[in-house]
Amino acid sequence: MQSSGQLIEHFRAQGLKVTPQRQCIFEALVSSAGSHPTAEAIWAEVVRHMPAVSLKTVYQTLNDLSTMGVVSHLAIGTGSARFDTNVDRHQHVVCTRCNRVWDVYVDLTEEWIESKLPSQLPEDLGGRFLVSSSDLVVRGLCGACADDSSSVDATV
Amino acid sequence: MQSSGQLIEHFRAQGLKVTPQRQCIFEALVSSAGSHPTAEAIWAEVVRHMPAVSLKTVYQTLNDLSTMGVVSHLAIGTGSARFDTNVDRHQHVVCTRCNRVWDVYVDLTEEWIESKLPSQLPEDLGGRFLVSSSDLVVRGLCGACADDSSSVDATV
DNA sequence: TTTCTTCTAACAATCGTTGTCAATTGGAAA
DNA sequence: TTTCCAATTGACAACGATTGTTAGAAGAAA
Repeated sequence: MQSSGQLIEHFRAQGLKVTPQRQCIFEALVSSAGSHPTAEAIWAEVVRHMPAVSLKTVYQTLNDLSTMGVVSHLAIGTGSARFDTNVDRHQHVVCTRCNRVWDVYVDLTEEWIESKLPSQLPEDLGGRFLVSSSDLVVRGLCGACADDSSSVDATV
Repeated sequence: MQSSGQLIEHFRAQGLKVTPQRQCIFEALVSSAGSHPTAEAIWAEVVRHMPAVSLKTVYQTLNDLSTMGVVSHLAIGTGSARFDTNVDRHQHVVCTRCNRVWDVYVDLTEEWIESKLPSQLPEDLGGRFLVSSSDLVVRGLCGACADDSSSVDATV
């Protein structure tokens, strides 16, 4: 994750304006690094400092950052998209109870995956496929939720 | 994938009624096996035979099947959910140009993944995570689209 | 057939996200 | 510093995908 100052440079370099709203969004992003926030979560944080900022502006800025490759856009199952300030090659672990997300580094290279494909793809592809990205999402129950689950289940 | 008759049995076994609408949805599912249809695609097929069936009924039936574990519900990036009649452990390859989806069998066992996690998960999980499922989505360009891409790009 | 329960279809609502557009504002050039 | 214009903003509504609500229709069991 970059600092807020680096994000400002990125925007300037693209000829985009650095408005107070955007700076506030940058701050919210930097302070939430690692938590994989939704656009709405970022917005909630931004609004604490600038109540007039619209959710649309947050989406727009996050999409701009995503286009620049500075944050990545996660589609983890259903629900809102989440934004990840970690743009290194990595995978995600999602707890299906508390919905928290963690980054993990499983040794899954693009080349390894690509080497597995040709023999399996149907003929109309000529057995060829040019891999550009791959997402591994591991779902399950985190330790904390596993500890809670018996009591939670009992009280429901 | 099961036959239409097997789906009927599943429904009966759950105490659910087997209506003409549902039978028609089963037929559409069976005939589309392998194409990872969206709910709307199924609906389009169903409506050819029974114009009065609503999209809601299709969603409901697909969700019922999904709950029974007879079809699986794919969240492949943005856009509509897709339903997969293949419920064996497998992964997906998606062409980002034509949006087609293929099943592949990459040797990625749950145990292998789980063995990679403990050392990476933060302390508040106690380093524990109980994996229940994992989805690998590989994105890129299929052979057919790679062949087309130059001419397509040229004409746009 | 009767009765009971489930299912259907129309409709509207919901959620997450994006388009429209007039008014505002950043920031480079003068 | 002032000026100017393109970029940005926020209010609002629209959008696509999916689900809730409802009254009426149609299965299934007796």
